[in-house]
Amino acid sequence: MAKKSPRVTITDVARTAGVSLSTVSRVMNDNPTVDPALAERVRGVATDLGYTANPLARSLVLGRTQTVAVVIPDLANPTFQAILRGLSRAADDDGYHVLIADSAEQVEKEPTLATTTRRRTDGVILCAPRMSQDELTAMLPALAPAVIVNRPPQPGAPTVAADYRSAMTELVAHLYELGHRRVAFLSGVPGSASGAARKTAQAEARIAHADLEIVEFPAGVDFDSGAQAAGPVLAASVTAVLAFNDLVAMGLLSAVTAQGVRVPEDLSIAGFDDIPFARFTSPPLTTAAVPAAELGRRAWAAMSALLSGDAAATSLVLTPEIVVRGSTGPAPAS
Amino acid sequence: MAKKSPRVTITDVARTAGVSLSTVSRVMNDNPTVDPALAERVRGVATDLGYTANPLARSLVLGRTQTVAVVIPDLANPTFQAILRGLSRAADDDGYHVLIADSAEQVEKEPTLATTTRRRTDGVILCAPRMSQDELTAMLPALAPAVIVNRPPQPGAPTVAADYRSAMTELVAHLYELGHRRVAFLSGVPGSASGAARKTAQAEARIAHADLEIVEFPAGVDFDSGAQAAGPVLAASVTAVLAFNDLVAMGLLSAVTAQGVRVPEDLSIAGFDDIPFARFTSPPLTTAAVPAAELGRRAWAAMSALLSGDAAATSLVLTPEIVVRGSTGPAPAS
DNA sequence: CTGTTAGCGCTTTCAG
DNA sequence: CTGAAAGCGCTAACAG
Repeated sequence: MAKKSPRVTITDVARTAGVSLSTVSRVMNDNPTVDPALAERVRGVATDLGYTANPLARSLVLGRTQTVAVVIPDLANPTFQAILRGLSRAADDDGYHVLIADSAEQVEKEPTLATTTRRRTDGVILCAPRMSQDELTAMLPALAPAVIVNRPPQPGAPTVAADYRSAMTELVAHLYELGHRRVAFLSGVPGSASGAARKTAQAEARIAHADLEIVEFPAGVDFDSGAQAAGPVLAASVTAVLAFNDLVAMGLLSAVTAQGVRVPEDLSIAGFDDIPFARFTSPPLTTAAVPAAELGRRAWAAMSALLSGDAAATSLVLTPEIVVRGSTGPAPAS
Repeated sequence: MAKKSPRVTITDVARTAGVSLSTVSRVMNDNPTVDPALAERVRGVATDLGYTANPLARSLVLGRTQTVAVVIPDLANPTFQAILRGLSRAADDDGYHVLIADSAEQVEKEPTLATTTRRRTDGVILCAPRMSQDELTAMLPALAPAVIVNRPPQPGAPTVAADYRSAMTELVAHLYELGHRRVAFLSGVPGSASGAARKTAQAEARIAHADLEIVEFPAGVDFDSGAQAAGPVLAASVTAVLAFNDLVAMGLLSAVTAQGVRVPEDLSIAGFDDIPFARFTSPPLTTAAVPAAELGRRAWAAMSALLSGDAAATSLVLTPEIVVRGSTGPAPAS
């Protein structure tokens, strides 16, 4: 009825029910030390008045907001979207809310975003933070409780990550078995822990196979970066390429195909992540299936544990499965 | 140094600076009525102590949280992801935070999600809400300020939407010109306003063209729904199909292709939305390009206006452009 | 079992 | 220009 809905407070309920604030508070919090009859009456008044406790006021006094923050490097990246989705739904199931902070690939914004969002929440989940190790360890205490996704185990915070290294090892082995000896790697942005893991795997592979050559091309993490890498890659006379991720692979695939290069007959291309659309390119992409939504779920589980206090700072690793599709094939006879 | 970081409060700053709370507060809020020298000293102490005002406490007294909530039907849907991204970045530019609420396609959760998140924020953006009109108008007052995305103009809340109807009109015209006279429509979930708009356009087209037939098949909104519709669609002897969205189109495309049907020679398929990967199917998808990120940006702009009080409840409509790619072609000579 | 009294950390009149 | 005091809406001892 009221034109300017004046929020009904606990005081209103108390007054119209003829009891004290504490009683109403107790009733609303299902405190059993209240006379059932009285409780019922108060509850009645509360619903009549449409009363719900102001979460802000509760948060202030209780010291918890029932909300966590998630810092994401790029909301346009399907993998991060999947992590966010898994996390958000899991948190929701436990009655928690999620505040998102998209740093839009600007590494320098990460620390600020993390700290400012942390202050309005009960904890923060850092997704594939690209900030330096020093920065990270420096700010971690101020963020606690925090959980970190896709970065190496870290003192001071539980970690949830995919094993990019072993997945890359398998991908390289796959190409090697197909006869590829000279392959390109489109390396993604610097500072990425998963990027480092990929390179480690490649270095190991080169040691294991003296006749294997891997030439690195700097490139970004998105479709356009892949497309732009087409020229250099084609000029490098490799028979296969490992793209930083599926987006890059798709960009490359699209660009080389436009130039008449046949995939995989002339050139094999492998992606990484297995984003939802990796199977729909033509040919469909060979890639490493990173269980992103599951990572998100696990990240929440870790945060939830931290929040409940039963927190042995765990460090969980999920292993991606290689999925071989049409974009990789035998090396062309040279 | 402290093991258990005891948050530094305004009182701490006041005490160690030898001034009153109010002075610190004034300084932190750049209130000019403070002696510059004093202000400088206080500021010094504040930084020394690493003080930042507790946003919760401020929110409680100020009555605003600097946060808005976004209710999304499905975080796995690329279109909603894009809306969220556009919105989130725009809000961030204005110093606002975003709380996400993914209803995971459960319409019945929408009202609760909206109301509960609203209480911890300054406003809520409803994304393509599927709840009934009555429910919507009933809860709108309690949500204000609210803005609604992808639903018809609404008293009580500004609206930002894509013109699904005109886009569908163009899509139908495109198919008609190609000679298609019997086409299928995979209709998506009930309750969707954009779905209704699509149907209106089709009804109008049938009136304009007596020889045009559009047969409707109930289907969902995701890839699998499209794939499952393959059987019925193929049995219906149509020459073209209008999918509810790109996801459905891709599912259908994938399934019929697997059965040896050639697209577009045997069957034309049109999607809707122009999600980022619509161009990478083979053949690439003809579709209507809904400017999702822009919708998100505009939604924030509307919310921002509401928040600043200068709010004529506008109703903005963006018109999708048809993009013709390889998945549609001339109707096969029968 | 219920009411009174302090705060949570901050902003804001209202006096000086 | 600065401080004292009230209060945002709620919870949690602490008394009855």
